[in-house]
Amino acid sequence: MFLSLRTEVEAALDGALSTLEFPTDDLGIEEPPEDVESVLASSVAFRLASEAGTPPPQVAGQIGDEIDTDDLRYVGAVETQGPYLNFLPSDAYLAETLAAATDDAYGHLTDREESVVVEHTSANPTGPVHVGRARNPIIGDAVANLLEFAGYDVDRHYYVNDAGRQMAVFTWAYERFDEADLEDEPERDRIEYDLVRYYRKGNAYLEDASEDELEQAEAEIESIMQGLEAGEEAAYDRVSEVVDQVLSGMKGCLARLPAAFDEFVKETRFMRNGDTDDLVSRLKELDAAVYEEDAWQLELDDHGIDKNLVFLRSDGTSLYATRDLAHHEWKFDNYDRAVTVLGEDHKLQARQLRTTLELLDNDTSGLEQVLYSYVNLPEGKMSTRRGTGVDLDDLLDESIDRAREEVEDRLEDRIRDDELDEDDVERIAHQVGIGAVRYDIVSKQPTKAITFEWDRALDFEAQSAPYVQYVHARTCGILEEAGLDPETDLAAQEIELEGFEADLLATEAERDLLETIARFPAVVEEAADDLEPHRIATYTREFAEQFNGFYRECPVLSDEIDPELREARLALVAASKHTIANALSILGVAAPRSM
RNA sequence: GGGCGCGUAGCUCAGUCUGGACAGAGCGUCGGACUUCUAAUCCGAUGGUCGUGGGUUCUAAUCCCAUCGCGCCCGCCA
Repeated sequence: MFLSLRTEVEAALDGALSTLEFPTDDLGIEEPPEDVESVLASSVAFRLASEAGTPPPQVAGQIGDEIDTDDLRYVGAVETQGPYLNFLPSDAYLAETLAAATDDAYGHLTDREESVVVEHTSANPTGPVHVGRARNPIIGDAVANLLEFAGYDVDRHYYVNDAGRQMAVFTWAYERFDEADLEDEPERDRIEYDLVRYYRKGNAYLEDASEDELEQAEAEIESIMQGLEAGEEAAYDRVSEVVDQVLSGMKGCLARLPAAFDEFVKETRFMRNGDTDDLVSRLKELDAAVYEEDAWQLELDDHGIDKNLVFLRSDGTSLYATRDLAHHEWKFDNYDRAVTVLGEDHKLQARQLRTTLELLDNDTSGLEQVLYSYVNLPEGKMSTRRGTGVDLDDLLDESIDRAREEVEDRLEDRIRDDELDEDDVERIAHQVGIGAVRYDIVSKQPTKAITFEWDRALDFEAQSAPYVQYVHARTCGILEEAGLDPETDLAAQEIELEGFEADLLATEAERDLLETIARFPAVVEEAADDLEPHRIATYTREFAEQFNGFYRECPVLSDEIDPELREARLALVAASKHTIANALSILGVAAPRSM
């Protein structure tokens, strides 16, 4: 409804300015500060003052007089406050918002008939997922949810780097060493924790090896890479044995978030189907292509990139970047847009990728990156190879444990007589524990650096997931108490919707809450346009504050409440429930019915 | 050295793209509110040279230039 109101305000303002023969290129529409009653405001009078030869407040008055609110549906009144024009909501605005938001799909935007592939995580299958890259699945999943919510047809892809040198090293190490060669026990009973030990052992061996040993090992590693390049089934099978096992374990970890994928796209796919060879020959034909020091490269200086892009090694094998080019052309063939969630350390590669795709005559306007900065430890970087870092599994376990303690501590103080059993405690511990980790990460701008500290990551205080989740639990509590099912559209239940009279919801708290609910679809649209899920998190916080204000001021089920008002307020609670549940679903944070 | 990003209250962050109404939250500190739809809540107080210096503008945290600090990148790795 906010979007409709904004359109209406734009049209009204445009009309008034035209009538007064003012320019209409900048309407100066903005959202007013919190203590101002209006939904939208305009500061256009500032800009017109010198042209009109009158002070801004008088210009604002003139414009305000030109707008007849009888012609407007959602604007109830136009008021001036000094130089500002304020647009106040009509009863219809509030009533229609309430009606729209009692639908459990509230906030979903209309289908855009546009497909988008969101590639995220794509961590090399070398071992357990650690916290250093945990931002990727959390942001990526939220971006995918957000786009889906905003009406796009979304596929989620994990691009599997199964053809790189790292995997050749891993495969060699897996075949070369036995359990007896390994010093440590697996840190956890899941396959990637078992196998990563071979990878670490292999890397350690290569570091300390004698010249002969090194030569022998390198020959073996090289043969695996050549085998892959030549499309040999045997080489592919050897690598796959490692990749598929490690990946299955990593999937298990990511599923805890939960982050799920429609497809795991292996880069070997683009070697086996000939796309990479084809691409290499096309690259060689480019003006920018040079053959230097036995390797084929692309000079991108003309495009503002100093670093050459090597696309064929001197030994004739392709590189990650080469295969990724084929991968992206495949994406362009199958999707309208391609969004990739990447660590900021891949920024230069992303530029090279885009530029090269353009040189190959691709339209890259649908290619977008979401960049985030890595999570580091106070003592430095996390590394799978060296085994430094905090495993995501451990972070989630710890968070769930702390959440469980919280739930148990609060059990005795509960006023509500809903007798949580052990399953409930466990359910809440998971919802809150995992939700807190996700919310903490998704609510910040991805470009901000994060240094991982346990206490900070596991802070359950306000402005974190439980604060927002609690609001959801409160809405459910009220609806259940009234005999309604929180999960279902209010329209489908035993309640008289015709009773919605917006003027029944007359208190400031009710109107503020309704106005906040009204903004939700606009927040979804803007966040989706800019690929910024953290805006949804900011919104959930604002929403929670508004709801808590309403909760404090406006009893719903009390005996003193008039039945009609009770129904209107119940509708408002249901609208709140759907709004916050849907906002949380975009963030991938669970919405508990009770906690 | 070059390129990119970040710098807002003691701490963690919104706000910056699209300049406007006294710069907002939370944590912390101090003081209050549970016979009431769940107090993981709420109310009040405290706290800010928006890194620094210039510029543009009626108006700058926001735009431009310079500068400092921190991070990332500058592999025939991924």
